[in-house]
Amino acid sequence: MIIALEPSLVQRSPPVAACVDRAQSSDCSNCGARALSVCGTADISDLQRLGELAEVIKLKSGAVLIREGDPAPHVFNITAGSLRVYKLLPDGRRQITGFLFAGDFLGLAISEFYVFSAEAMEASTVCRFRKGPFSALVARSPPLEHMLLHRTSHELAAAQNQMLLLGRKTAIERMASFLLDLPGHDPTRPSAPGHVRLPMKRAEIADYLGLTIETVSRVLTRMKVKGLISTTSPHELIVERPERLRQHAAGEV
Amino acid sequence: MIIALEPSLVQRSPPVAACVDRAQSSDCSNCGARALSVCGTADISDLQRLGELAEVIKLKSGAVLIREGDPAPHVFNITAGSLRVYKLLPDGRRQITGFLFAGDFLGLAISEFYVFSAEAMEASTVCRFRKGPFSALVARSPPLEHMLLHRTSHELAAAQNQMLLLGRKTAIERMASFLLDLPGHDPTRPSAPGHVRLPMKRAEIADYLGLTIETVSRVLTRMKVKGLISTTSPHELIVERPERLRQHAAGEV
DNA sequence: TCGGCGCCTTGATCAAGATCAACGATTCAG
DNA sequence: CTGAATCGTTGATCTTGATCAAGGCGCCGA
Repeated sequence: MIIALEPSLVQRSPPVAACVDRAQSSDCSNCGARALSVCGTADISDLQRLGELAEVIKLKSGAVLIREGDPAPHVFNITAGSLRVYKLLPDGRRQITGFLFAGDFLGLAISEFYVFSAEAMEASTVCRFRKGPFSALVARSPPLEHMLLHRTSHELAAAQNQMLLLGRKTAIERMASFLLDLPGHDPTRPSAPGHVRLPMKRAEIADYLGLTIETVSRVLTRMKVKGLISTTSPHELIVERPERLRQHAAGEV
Repeated sequence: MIIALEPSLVQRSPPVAACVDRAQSSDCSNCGARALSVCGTADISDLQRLGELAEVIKLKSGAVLIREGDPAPHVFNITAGSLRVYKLLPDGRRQITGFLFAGDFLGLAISEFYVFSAEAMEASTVCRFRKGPFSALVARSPPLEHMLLHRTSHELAAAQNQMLLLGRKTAIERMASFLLDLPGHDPTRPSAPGHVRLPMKRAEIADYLGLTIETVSRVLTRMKVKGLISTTSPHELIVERPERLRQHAAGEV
């Protein structure tokens, strides 16, 4: 039941400040626009104000951006790279609650303290906002607030799916669901249907699916034996029987 | 792994319409005010408009309000009673993702189809809104939208806690967390500290915690033996060692 | 009052997945 | 290029919680 501690946790990786590379308020119309594009109503003046509030932070791979329990003065928006969000138990058991990518927001929950931790999975960039000014701006910009509500309710729906997975699915069903949720085909190789890249390690998959690394490995092997998938490397696989995989994910025997 | 089907599921309980008791648009400043009170900014004109949009629906205990997969034309607000929200797998395995009470909203996720089911746990009343007019009103009322975002992000935080519970906690830790999340003392008997009412049956606790009814029963017995709790009836218990229970819930050995 | 049905509890056994252990493969620093 | 560390796979065994089974209790209607 004990999960091996990640190096970043054991050696109390450097506090955020050490990873911060304070840049000038860069032009936020890129990331802001990407964020707002969801609902199609980008308001230029809002974006400029967002830009004025933003502080650009660059994170090395593995850097801890947020530590659960710390005071929570900031809200973040990812502009490049990817983060893992997780919660820990005192003995090191870890549950990864999600993977976030460019455009996603973090830390919206109105609480005085962060209720989860977040680390960069690769070299990443985030925009940091003080909560006060950020919420003031949001309060003045209905489209912004609308976009946040839209995104948050989608995240909630995803969380409910994950609860079903964690509470009621078998190991193979969990893995099948996970594989199908990953971006189906590599954007750099759009001509390779069924090719899936597994950018994360086994420990991360395990902690996301509520399993152990051994079970993750065994399930992948079982899937290969069954002909559901084939692998070219530990981090690259091909879905051979998408339909069968979908059935497993849905819990249909 | 197969969960016994609830009667309501087996006998395809009557569609919502059968349970609907269309009332006049009643005065919504009560429920509306309760909902908005969270952020303290109740706008009377918004509430009146809400009232004009609302359709009051009365549900008998066990009635199905929402069935996953059905077209989703409505948003709901609970005004009395309580609902369970859940997802099913084809073979009947059920994961209850939450219990909702007066003031809570349902069906906000912008999707053409409901992504979960919802049933009344007792005789309940909800206000029903067509999504179109409802979102139009919300778009015109920043405080309303703000309130929804606030609530939704809190629900998301709760969902992340539940993911930790389902993915990484032991049976006793799950039950301890659950007992501590319940309203600590009965409002009708405020003088009874540690008294907890368990309004739901074992099957619902089990499906909420990702366990079986037998395990729920055994864990409660173990807790009694350990002196953590004592029971007066299957649906009423007393927390005898809140501190020890809290340690279990937190996963501290 | 009796009988039946849900609901809860308890016991015996089983199995999925965890744990413990060993070893190859890959990566990366020097 | 080389060696250490990390990562992934596989095997043996164990444990937790699921499954199968039986019986008790309480509630409700006749």
